[in-house]
Amino acid sequence: MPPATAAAPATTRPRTKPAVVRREELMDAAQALFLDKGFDATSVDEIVAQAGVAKGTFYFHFKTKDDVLRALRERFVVKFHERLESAVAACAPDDWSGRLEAWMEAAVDGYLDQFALHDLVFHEFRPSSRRMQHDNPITRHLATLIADGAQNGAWTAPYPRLMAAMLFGGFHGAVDEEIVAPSKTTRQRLTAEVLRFCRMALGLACS
Amino acid sequence: MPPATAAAPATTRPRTKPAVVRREELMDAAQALFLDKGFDATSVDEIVAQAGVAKGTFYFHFKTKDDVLRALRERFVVKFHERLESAVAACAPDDWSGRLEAWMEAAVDGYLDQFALHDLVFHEFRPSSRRMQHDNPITRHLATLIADGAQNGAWTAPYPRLMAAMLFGGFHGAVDEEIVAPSKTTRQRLTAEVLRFCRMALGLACS
Amino acid sequence: MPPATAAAPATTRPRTKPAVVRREELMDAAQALFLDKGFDATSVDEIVAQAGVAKGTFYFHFKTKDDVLRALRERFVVKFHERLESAVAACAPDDWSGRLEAWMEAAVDGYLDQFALHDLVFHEFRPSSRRMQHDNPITRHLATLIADGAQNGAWTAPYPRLMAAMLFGGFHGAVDEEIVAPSKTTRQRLTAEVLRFCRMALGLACS
Amino acid sequence: MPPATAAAPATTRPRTKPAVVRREELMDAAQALFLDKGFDATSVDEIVAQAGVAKGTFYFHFKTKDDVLRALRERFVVKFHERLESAVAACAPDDWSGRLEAWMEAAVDGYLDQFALHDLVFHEFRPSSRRMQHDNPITRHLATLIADGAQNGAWTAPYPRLMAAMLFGGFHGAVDEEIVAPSKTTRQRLTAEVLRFCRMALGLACS
DNA sequence: TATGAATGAGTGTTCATTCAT
DNA sequence: AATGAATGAACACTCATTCAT
Repeated sequence: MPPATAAAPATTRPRTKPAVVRREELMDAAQALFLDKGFDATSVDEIVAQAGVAKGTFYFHFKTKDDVLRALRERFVVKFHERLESAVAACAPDDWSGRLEAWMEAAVDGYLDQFALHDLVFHEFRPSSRRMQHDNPITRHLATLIADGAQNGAWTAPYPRLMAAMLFGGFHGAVDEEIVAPSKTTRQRLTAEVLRFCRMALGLACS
Repeated sequence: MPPATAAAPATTRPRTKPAVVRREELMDAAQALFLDKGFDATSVDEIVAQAGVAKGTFYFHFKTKDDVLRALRERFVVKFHERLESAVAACAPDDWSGRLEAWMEAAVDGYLDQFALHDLVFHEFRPSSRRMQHDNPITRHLATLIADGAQNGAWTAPYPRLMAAMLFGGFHGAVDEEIVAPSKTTRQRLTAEVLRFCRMALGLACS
Repeated sequence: MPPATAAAPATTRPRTKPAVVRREELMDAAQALFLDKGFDATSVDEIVAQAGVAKGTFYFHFKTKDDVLRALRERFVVKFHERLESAVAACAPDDWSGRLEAWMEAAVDGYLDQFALHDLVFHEFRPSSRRMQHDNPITRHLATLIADGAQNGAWTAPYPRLMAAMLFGGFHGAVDEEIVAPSKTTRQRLTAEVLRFCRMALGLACS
Repeated sequence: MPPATAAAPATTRPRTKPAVVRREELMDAAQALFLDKGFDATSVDEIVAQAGVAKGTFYFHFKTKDDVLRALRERFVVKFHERLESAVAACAPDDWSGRLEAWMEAAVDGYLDQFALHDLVFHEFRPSSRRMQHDNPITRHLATLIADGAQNGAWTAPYPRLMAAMLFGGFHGAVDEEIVAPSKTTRQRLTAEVLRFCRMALGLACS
């Protein structure tokens, strides 16, 4: 006689999953397709096909197609930010130079690893990416780091927010340049240059 | 035989204008609408309505809708570049510091004056704006300036192209910051900060 | 053996209400929304939100969305009919003129008070409202009144059913006119005109 | 050698017709389908298939699907009105009784002939048919007729607009009744009853 | 009684582009 | 150079309804 539990189909994969899970699955499907063919070129039909659900399910979990992109962006920013935070947290609280170095190194690495996703969530996203660049945890993090360092005499930065914007722009420009026209330069060398650039701009060295 | 002029009514206001004029009119109409409602949200129908011509006329002058945007972008880049060139040309050929200063000043002014148009032609334009940033006359101009200055001992820049990218990124970041969160700072003060930033990064000052 | 009442927590506010109550609540929610935005423009989602229940609950109490509308219509007709009946019942059984007058007066009042709801349940309801007008308690009531009065020599009406239809149409037209183009006329005056119209049509007066 | 004209395909049915013609064709197709399956149940796809054009062509000539219905309604009203006008115009200008009779007769005939179309354009049309009933040429025509007759002493009607509304309602009710429950009565007999009803209401007879 | 995740058929509408004149 | 009627592929989104708990 089979055990009582065998009477009920053991393999009943529940068709309805916790909302959070389904949502995540849809986001993954969308992200893969967006990266592959671009946001506009991807239809909701394709997303649901990839996720293995019906169309209505998509609209049960997201308001619109844009809504997924927003969710994707938020997820990206949070993860990227965590990466930076833990890198910085590994340094001594008063080693400002080290903290800045850690931030930049993690940022270069992260950006280089994810630039396709970065472009997706920042470029394809309407309301101008400018505003978005301004108030997101990542840039705020850098601004705080600059400000704190300045306050503790680690460097000079009369306008920390502005300095942060310029350093962020510089880092961004460097990595973009590398992506478009990959030099023989190693990633390490690139990071070193970015760091040197930052230190110079902050008046930490005068070579 | 009747006189030739009698055949055609003398008062015929030529319905057909020189191609270049019509083209320019269509570009102006498109630019105005694109700036107002965005590229995607603007239909060719609206463009021709604004320009006062029939639909077919549009496609007589432009291959596709994207084609106008490309034309708009080219026009923008050329004009912006001219602005920079003449600013720089006003300086002594060997006054490298002055030339850089002139470039940056003109760039800040120009960007601040035209950022909406800048965003339109660079942001809405597919093939990633990254590639575009890389090879356009403006950034090439800066790179050349950096390289020449370095070659003449005006400053140090082991990787001029990279330095140019970082300085351009820095300038871009500063102006973007100012656009999003306008400080009490005057435009002059902003320019000064950008310049200080550049000089520091190039090792020209150590304050 | 523990007391029976101890088994169930005494304070359990019953999550489940008597079916009739829930049903009524859902009907009220639906009616409010239908009146506000129209039948088609109202989704079942909105109805359940308004009623504070889950989607499934709606389909537990009603077969389809149309089903609520039908229920609403029945409720309306019953209430309206009651209004007429009691008004007529207040007259002497053989005061035919008075009974007709009472019917019309109550009808004008009732219609004027509820025309929005009337339109909802009669207009938005498929199977042509024509058929519905034909066999509902209200028009049947009037037809009977006409027929009985004729039979008792109160007035002449060779085709009572037809006469009823025409008088009903006349009354309807008058009130509709008043709704669309409200005159300075009081409701009383309107009722008087409708009555005069009916009496004339029935040959009760020759002014 | 074939005649010159044969060189050009003689059968070249011009693919592009005058806008008015195409528009009319689309309206005819739509009307046929709407009458057959109802407005909602008819898709634009079906309309264009029936009309033998592409979908875009539909939207070149009409703003929306509702727009055709509106056009259909306007066409119906105009034609119906013409019918009434010419019937009335055939009577002597001062034969008020005859003119009213002509109007009613033509209305009954017209309505009976077209009630399906009537229902379509008046019932399926949003913004409440009430308002529509109020200001359309047909009811205005009747109101004018009543008013003019009253002014010339042909009958009494202290509130012509209201009387017109009631007579129109009465006529409408009679015909609707006949449609729903066709009696053995001939159309002629029905018309006679409606007329008698009108004359009574106007105080023209006291039988 | 009640829940709420899942379904999926259904459709109006947009719009870049073409082409005969 | 210019017209404007015609095309037709493409898609996001809605929503009534079901059903396993």
